[in-house]
Amino acid sequence: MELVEERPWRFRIERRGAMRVPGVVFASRDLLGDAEQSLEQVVNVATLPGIVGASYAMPDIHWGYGFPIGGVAATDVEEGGVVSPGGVGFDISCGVRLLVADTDRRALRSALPAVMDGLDRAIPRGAGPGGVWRPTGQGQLERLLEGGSRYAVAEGYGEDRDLARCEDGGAVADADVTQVGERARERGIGQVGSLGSANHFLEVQRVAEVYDETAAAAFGLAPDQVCVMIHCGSRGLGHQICTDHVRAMDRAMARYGITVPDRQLACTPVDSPEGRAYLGAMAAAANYGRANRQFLSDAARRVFQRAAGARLTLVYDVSHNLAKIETHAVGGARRRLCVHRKGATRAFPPGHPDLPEDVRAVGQPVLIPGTMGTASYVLAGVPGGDAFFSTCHGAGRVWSRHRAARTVVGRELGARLERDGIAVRPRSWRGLSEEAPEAYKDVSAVVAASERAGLCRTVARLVPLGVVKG
DNA sequence: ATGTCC
Repeated sequence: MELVEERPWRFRIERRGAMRVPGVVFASRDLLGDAEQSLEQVVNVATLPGIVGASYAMPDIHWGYGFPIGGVAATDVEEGGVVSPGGVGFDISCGVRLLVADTDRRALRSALPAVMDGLDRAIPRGAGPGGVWRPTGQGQLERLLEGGSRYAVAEGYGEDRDLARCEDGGAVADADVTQVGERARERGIGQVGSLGSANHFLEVQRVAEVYDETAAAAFGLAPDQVCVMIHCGSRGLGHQICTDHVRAMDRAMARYGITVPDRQLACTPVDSPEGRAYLGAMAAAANYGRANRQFLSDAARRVFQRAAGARLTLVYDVSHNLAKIETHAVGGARRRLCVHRKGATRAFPPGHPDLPEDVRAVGQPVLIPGTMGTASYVLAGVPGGDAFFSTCHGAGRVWSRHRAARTVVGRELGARLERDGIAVRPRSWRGLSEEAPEAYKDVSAVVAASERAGLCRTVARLVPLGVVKG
């Protein structure tokens, strides 16, 4: 793959063949390493009908289903632009929520083991069913799919202020529960309020370093303050919705005269029955993911209150797997675009009207989950943010799960983390080994590349004190 | 990511 270095941290893949736009990759050659397969996916995405600007890739790009993870693609709705479930991924609305405690590391030290034991009991995780919320009446799942975090708060699992600090106020509009299949509902009903497995986690962290005091203060972050980060998605419900709608689009594509270089890029126009059906179901899954994080926040709050007498306040909740209809400037005109972000985080600039008033002046909080034993980051959106105001989403996997499990012994990793002062509460040792830090890129390098590429700025680094994993 | 293959 020929990459032309336009400027440091920004590479271009020139248009050729069926590409409608060029590819743009924000990274260094070091970070890209052996990314040949995922760069081929960047090229494939550039062929989608209606795509505008470029097929973008973030510094944490790696191979995914159809689209690369770390990919951003926007299509023009009025110009026949398509929506593709592969551009969102199987874990619809996977995202991150950060809460801050009214205590610092010193004050929490003696209570930390009790907090971790409490979280160990209170946080459902791992594959399969189990969640903190159980429906007790008719139509509750439907109301949750329409209301997201708002529904959870209305049911008593949070406070109104939480909603002001959620992307979209806690719920995506236009969820269409009639497009959520029976099987998706069956899988979803028993998993509300659960982490799931793989790289999903709940961590107790501390603010290790503040890089931007103004933004950190606006977000409510101070050095050594204790935080809780929750990284999870829409579990089996989102997975089933993706499966169902990929199949429907794969069948329907030919009727719209659409051909794609990879069947995993199945898509139809946004403005088509299949496109609207997917977006309606996707919005429902997005709300499920948000409600999921809201219910888990409530569970964590109860543990912190009981075990440490500490209160948790929401900083922000943002997804990194979603397609959204947004208005952006394209070639000097305002256009309605379907922006696919898959393993990429929305990063609205300072002053954006959709941001909560109390953080608007400094830009959107962007939450980047790192890997166990390393660090996570809080970033902020910047003016003129490229790629439709998007940035990275995490470290980015470099070893397969299989290779990680083969190379790393879970118990040894657990002991290593404990020696480094990180309390670990895994559900399985195998699961822990698959998520070993060495299986990922260096999250600090990914964040630095994103900042230098002009996509965001770094606000604070968080390091783990305790890890709860599936 | 995922009742890690209907």
